[in-house]
Amino acid sequence: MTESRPVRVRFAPSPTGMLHIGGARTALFNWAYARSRGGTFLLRIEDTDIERNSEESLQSILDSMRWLGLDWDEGPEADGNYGPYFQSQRVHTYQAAMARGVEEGWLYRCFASAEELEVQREAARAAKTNWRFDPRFRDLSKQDAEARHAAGEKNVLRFRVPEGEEIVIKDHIRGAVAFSSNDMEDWVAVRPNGMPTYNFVCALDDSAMEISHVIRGEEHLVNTPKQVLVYRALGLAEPEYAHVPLILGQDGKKLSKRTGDTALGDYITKGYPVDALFNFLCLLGFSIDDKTDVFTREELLQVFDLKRISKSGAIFDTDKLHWLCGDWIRRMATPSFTAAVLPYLIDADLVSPDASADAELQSLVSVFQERITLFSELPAQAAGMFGELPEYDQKAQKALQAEGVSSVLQAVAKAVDASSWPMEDFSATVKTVAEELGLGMGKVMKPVRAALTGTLGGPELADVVRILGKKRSMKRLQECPSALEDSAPEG
RNA sequence: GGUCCCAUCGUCUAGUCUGGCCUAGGACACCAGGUUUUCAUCCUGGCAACAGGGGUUCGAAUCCCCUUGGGAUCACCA
Repeated sequence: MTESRPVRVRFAPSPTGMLHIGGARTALFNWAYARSRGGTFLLRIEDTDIERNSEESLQSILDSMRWLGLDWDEGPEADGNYGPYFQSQRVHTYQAAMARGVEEGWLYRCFASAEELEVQREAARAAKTNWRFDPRFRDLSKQDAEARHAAGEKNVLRFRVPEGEEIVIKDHIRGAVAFSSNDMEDWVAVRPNGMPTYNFVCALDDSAMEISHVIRGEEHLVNTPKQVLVYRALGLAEPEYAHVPLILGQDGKKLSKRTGDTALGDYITKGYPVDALFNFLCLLGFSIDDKTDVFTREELLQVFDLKRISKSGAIFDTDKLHWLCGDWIRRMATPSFTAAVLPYLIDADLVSPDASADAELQSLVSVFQERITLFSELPAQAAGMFGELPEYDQKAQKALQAEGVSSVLQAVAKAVDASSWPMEDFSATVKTVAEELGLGMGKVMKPVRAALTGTLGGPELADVVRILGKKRSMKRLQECPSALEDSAPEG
């Protein structure tokens, strides 16, 4: 296990959709490994599926990576010495290996149609046995094969999987995993149009880019022996492997769109704090020790180790994610919290589009900081603090209709009017009023809160009054529906 | 069905490699109290797991075997 190769890891997405949560975590582990070992993290775009590629997907993947703070040293928009980093631009680099494979015989031409092979596969499965290959072409002489190929007969290049070979993969997470070549099929390495397939190209690229550690999802574990065979055929140095467990949905199956949001982008637009999501992704299949579950990316890099990635799949637990979000929000400094929340306030038309996270807004917003889980929740919570009069919800309306509320509100308004500003102790002022009226605090506070905020929950009233200011506070006390004594009965 | 992977509280996990310190620890969720004029926060306490069966051993969550259960994969997609 004396690995002297410099650490070079890669994340290799295909631009066929948004960045998946699972992909994001894989990228994160790669990044963390590189950053914690002084290695290089590179991005390789696997865009050989021309039909499904899109520039839009590429950009959204890059954006998601940046949002998560996973910066890459080589890749799109970051040149390195191992480019190009788009597989579509690397096609010419595969020619030599393909030619060599045909020459040496570990690639052979297969003239069977995809349809007829599908029939064979089906038959094999029905017979509860494993399909390996159609023997007709495996042993065709090279001369015959080349002749038919030259004559224009459509064919693919299959990898001639050797007989009776043990392929042992040393995986940093799973230990030694053994496969027998006798169970493997002669897989297609090159399509009729000359384009090589994933397993072939992946090995070629990883080798050309001198990838030292392949850290990827567990679903690739069964692909690995095929790739290992390519390294062996070409006499290339194999990378080390680490197959990380899958992220599962509530149903215990691989996280899919059916089980919830699977695109990182969805979490971004919904106002999840980055640090919380980053933290949470780490917690899925990784642990620092027996106690720590809240940590920063710097703290992660201090201790990151592939050995601490667990073997079993992890169910995506939104409860814990939300708890982490709230926790991270509470840890934020007020200015950055305000800045994070500002776009949502603008969106909700509570502040003007050119508003800034100034001191006034900060003091308003800060009283909600410990009461929200997502940035996007702020507008709904804080709406009552904007404008002259709030909207009164059902419970508030009911509270305002209770007996004697009108006189209570007038008395409080009077007391507020009489006090100095800013008020030293709103609570004490209200208490005095309550005593004068011979009422309990609750009886007074409830309608006052309803009048002031339009709802029965929320921040401390002293904060509310301070933020609203004397004028608006009094206006709300004096002009709420019941204070005007003309509110219609509950409908 | 073939191949491969996995198996500790409902969930994420520590402990497994290097058996004893484990009457199995932490966190989320849940329940009960407390703080708070309300809600939230916060604090305290509680509930709750080694899948089953065989071995090995003085001793097993930890090592071995079997069973069971779950998952991944089986494309001329990546």
